Amino acid sequence: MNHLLKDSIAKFSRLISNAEEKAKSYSEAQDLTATQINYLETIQEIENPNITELANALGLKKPSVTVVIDRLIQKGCVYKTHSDEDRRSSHLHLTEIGKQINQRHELAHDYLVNYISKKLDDQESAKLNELLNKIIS
Amino acid sequence: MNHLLKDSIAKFSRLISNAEEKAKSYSEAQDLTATQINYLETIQEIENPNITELANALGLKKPSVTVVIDRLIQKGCVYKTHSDEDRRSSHLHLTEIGKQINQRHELAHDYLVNYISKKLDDQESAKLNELLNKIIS
DNA sequence: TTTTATTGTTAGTTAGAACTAACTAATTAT
DNA sequence: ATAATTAGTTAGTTCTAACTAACAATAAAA
Repeated sequence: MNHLLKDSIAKFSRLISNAEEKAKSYSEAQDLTATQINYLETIQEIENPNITELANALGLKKPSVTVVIDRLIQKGCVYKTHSDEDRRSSHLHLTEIGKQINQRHELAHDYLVNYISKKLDDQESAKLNELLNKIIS
Repeated sequence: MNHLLKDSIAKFSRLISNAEEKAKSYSEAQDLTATQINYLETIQEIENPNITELANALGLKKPSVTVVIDRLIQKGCVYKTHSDEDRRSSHLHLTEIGKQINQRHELAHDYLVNYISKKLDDQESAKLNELLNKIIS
């Protein structure tokens, strides 16, 4: 029983990663590396950090982060605002382009939901939703 | 309804990627880069390719692949065997270490199944399995 | 107020991984 | 038999992204 579930989970997670792979093409069109995309995701996740916070979150040294952020600013994905509390420091924000690139997970999930609703009827989708919620909770 | 499903899928796929993240620590212990792991996965996927086939599968040029494979041989993850049909060519194989590293997806799925079976009872797991199978089919 | 610590940058180094060009050895076609 | 093609390698270049060391500007502690 359990290894049947493992098998379907393996296949399902491959389905998800394929969807993400497909959605990634958009970011590639913007000529971003995997590293740069990871920076964008982290900035969104920890909500407008300064360089120090971002470096800590990524487990990297500050000078490394400074340089990559310069690149992302140059590419129009990120901008800085001066901090009110500390004049040495600035907060990092995503531009609209940066946000759009980050939405690729969302695109992937749209695609998945679409795919699933072709395979399952309404009642089954509702049941799946219920089970997933129970798992996540 | 559908955007509820999207939301639970988003969370579920985050659960999966966290599990994979966790399992990745093993490969990191072996000091492998993301690129190198990707090579190992592709070698397994297309079953003992030669350099040319691997380069095509990865969408890279042959000299690039030669160099990375040298690295992986040096690290004890890959070995070559001479081809019987063509004496210029050799097939790439994973060593036991290489195979183990590739099993990190499997580790992640073990972890997930374990996690899920704590959250769902047997009947619910069976239902989930059924629904996932319907989706995958 | 003077010292110490912190934020972020610049400069310089290193490693990984891609590329092209040029090559050898083996195979296939003429 | 000779020419053309193919498999793989070597050498050399480029880019990204990590690192350390050293610094200026600001803030916090003594």
